[in-house]
Amino acid sequence: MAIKRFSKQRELILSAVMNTTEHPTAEMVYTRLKPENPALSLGTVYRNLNQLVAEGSLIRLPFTVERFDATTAPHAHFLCRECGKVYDIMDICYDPALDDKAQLSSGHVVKQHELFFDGTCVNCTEKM
Amino acid sequence: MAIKRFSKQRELILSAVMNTTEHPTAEMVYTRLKPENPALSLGTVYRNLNQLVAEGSLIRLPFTVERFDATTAPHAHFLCRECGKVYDIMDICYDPALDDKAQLSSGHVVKQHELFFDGTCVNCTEKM
DNA sequence: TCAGTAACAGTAATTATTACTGATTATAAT
DNA sequence: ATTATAATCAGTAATAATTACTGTTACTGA
Ligand SMILES: [Mn+2]
Ligand SMILES: [Mn+2]
Ligand SMILES: [Zn+2]
Ligand SMILES: [Zn+2]
Repeated sequence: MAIKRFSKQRELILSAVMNTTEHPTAEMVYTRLKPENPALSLGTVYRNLNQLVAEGSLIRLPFTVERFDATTAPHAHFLCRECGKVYDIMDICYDPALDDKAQLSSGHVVKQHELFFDGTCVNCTEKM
Repeated sequence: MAIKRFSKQRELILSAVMNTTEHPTAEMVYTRLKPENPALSLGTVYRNLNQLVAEGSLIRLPFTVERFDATTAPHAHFLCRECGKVYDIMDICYDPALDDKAQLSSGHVVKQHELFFDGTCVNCTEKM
């Protein structure tokens, strides 16, 4: 529904997610943008992140606190249990055969999958 | 730390998760048990679910609302975007080679991974 | 130029989860 | 058995994440 108008804030929010690799939360986006955009509201960040996901410009990563990603092509992720950082795993390419296999064996209509690794990241490993 | 004592409530909560396939949230466990255990408190459910995860009797699935699973061996899951139900995908077996590959290419210490499918479940498909 | 409405900032409300508090109760040593 | 200790409880308050509401601002198209 609802025709979408241009919005300075939405542009800001989208580019903030596009210009980082940290898979930010709504709060992180807000904190990043607030100093240079003092009028920006946290509600606006949430609202626009949801719109950007709805239109396909971002994806939503279902960690227990939601994170957002401007790399909309399917790819794997790694969560460091020590520091909480989220990294892309680029060298494991998306395998559509898994979706077919899951669909065949379960009977559900499988649209896609996400692959989440976890452990301890390089940074945290060095600090030990 | 703290020595663990027997607790009727913890037994209840563990068996509730063990006797269902629905990967319940804390709230679902509470709602299920409350009628026959009117004195049960929601805080008790949260506290014991966390303990049971800590001791390895349950696993925690990091959806945006946390879910719990008594099948602690690694296995894949399917989320229906229509009805929100979570199903096990049993016929895609856990592939430890993926962890090795991710670790080699990223440099992170990879402990494990989770594979989340999503789409529309059989039940919801039939209703269309 | 102005009526209609998308989007905004600010704030209230809702949900999910954890922390606190004083009362119970499992356990183990008397 | 009695009692001492502290784990656990129920109930509730607090915190954190997210969404909804409200009055105002600012595009847009007739
Ligand atoms: Mn990513
Ligand atoms: Mn499962
Ligand atoms: Zn780390
Ligand atoms: Zn369904």
